[in-house]
Amino acid sequence: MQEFFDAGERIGVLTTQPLDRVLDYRAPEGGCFLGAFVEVPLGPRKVLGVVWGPGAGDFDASKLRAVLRVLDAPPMREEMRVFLEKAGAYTLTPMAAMLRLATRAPGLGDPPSMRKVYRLGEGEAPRMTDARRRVLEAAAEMGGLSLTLKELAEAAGVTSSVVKGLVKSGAIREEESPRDTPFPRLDPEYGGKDLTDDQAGAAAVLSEGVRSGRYGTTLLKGVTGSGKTEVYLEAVAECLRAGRQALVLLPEIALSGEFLQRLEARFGARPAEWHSGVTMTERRRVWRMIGEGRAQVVVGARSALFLPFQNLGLIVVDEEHDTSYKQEEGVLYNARDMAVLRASILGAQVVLASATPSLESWVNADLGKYKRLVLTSRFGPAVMPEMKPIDMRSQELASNRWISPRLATAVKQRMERKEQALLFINRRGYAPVTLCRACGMQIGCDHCDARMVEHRFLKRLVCHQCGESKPMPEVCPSCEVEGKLAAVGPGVERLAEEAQELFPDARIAVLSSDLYGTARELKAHIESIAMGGADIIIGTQLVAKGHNFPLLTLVGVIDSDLGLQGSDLRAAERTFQLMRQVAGRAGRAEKPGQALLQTYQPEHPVIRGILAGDEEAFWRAEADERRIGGMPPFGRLAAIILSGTEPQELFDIGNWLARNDGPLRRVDAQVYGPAPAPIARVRGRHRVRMLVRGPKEVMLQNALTDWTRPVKLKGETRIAIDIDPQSFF
DNA sequence: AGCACGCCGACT
DNA sequence: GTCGGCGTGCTC
Repeated sequence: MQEFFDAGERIGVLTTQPLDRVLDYRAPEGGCFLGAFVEVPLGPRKVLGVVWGPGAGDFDASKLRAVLRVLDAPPMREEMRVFLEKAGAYTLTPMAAMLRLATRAPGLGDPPSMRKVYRLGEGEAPRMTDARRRVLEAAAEMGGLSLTLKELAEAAGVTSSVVKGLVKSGAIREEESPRDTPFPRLDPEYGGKDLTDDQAGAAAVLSEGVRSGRYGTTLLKGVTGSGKTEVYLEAVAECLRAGRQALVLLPEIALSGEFLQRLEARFGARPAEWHSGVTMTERRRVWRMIGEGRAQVVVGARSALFLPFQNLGLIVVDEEHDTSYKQEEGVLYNARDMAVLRASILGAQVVLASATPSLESWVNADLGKYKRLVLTSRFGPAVMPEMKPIDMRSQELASNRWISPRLATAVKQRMERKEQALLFINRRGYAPVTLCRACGMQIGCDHCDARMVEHRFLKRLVCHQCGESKPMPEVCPSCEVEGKLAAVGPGVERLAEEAQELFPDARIAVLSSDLYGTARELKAHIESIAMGGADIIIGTQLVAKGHNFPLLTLVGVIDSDLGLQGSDLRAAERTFQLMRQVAGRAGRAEKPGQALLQTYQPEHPVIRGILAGDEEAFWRAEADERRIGGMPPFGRLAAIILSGTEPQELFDIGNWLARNDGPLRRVDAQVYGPAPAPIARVRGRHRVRMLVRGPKEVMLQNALTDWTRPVKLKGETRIAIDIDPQSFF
């Protein structure tokens, strides 16, 4: 493939505008490289694009326009272009949208931004004061290194005007320097920990893979506290030694300062971060430095997968089973699968780490597609907690009470022993339903087909679907009768209330994602709780995400049955993972732990699987069920989501598709639906779903494209195709 | 995505 | 007469 195009040559440019094809342009003055980031004219506008190849030549040469300028960034590598094309073809996403994922950095086209920095100069200060001396000392300590005005003033303990004064006399030199500074080098030999034999063995296997310089995926399974992180950080270290870059993907919510501190402790400096909380200036710096190879390790959320790495050697997908890896809006992709795709293209290693792997990964390991490493032993004497069911059918419980006498007794014991207890309920807010006892109406969201959830801390009703909220009404919005609104069912807030009544002396802490403004606040709160700042922790699934509570010895799961019912085939798997993780919180230090699962269905296979701790048996049973049903990973699924303002129109399109399913039948795929989506209306838009299931052997993409092509959409109506949907209905 | 063009109904 | 609704087509 030609790598460079001379000025005036016809080239193909992919733009971020939603035109689903590559447009021809003339190469600019001075020519351009294949993959170059460019600005091109499109109609009256200037748009961002990437030189995708030679021009197709089917456009009138006299109408060709020239590339306006080549941006100051290393060209997109071939590996990345191939990745975007394959990922786009797999997820049926237009290339323009794929390119947008890969250019999500502000100020891409801007020249390098500069700022003023200060260091020791040649001149002498006319009058040496105490404050001036401190500044010169601080500057001298930095050697030749420069600091910003604020940094230098802070280091010297003076105000910035003192520094400014020294600049005038030349004692301090002021210079321009690029704002986007390289990340500090990470040292693979800095803070290696002693590993157990088990861990060292696993680390050696991963390191071997990294050294091979070839593609490979390894499932790293280990219970909470088995040292998974230490093990895969050895692979990161090996990657650094090989001079290649590494990416650690985490579910957004698990991106904590605690994790970054662990990396700093291991490598002597902080890696680059990439997630929704990163500021625009920092984003720009990370994007550029990664592209220049001056950031070695990135810790990020799923979108970090689209960063312009120059030499990526390893991708770690931590908590690989986490459902938040699946992007559910806009471009629908699963970051875990896309990580494997990108790595396979560039010859890199993937580590999928989890205590409770997804069934897909488990099966892939079974089939030999992935290597499998299992860490069995935990640090120190702690083991997986003892797990027992509480059969709720035999427990006396007053109405609007959810803590059974048996669980209450167990909590009391922990309090007497000065240990912590965790009560887990996966529902935010006070009560999931607000009902009028006069007319029977349930308060719903005006824009969604979802019930509004009372949040008593906020004194508001909140829609968990669209985020809309309104003050808690005094009278029923329907029949206008006063004082008849009743809270039905438990949420974390209500459980906290009940716990406070049962244990008046207990210090109770509630952990729910909606109670904290910032990640920093949340982290500080969790830390103070972990240090013993509470006797009883009431939490949603937030607590399952990898935080350490050394004093915690009891986990009570309030409603183990939630999520078992319904037609979602992944419900069992998800319940299993969540319960195991929550239970895994108990007894992580020296003290043995216990987990009590309140359930009305102690005989349910999932509950029994959790209790028996026999994961292999659980996975095998789940896998068998999926195999029989032709469900993933033994079959292929795609969901079609029709959305728009007129439900009837959506059903008409759906029914037409269901009748005209020739393209699907040709690949032995079946279509189910149309049916209203689980939440049939979101933000005022109606949604209708269809499901397509096909055999493993054929890709569904082409059939889906042929099948939906005849549909002509008008107005606000949209059709989205979700390959490998998370929720089956 | 934007933006222009163009074809119909409801007003100054 | 003309203002403006949005359906259709184009952007190299």
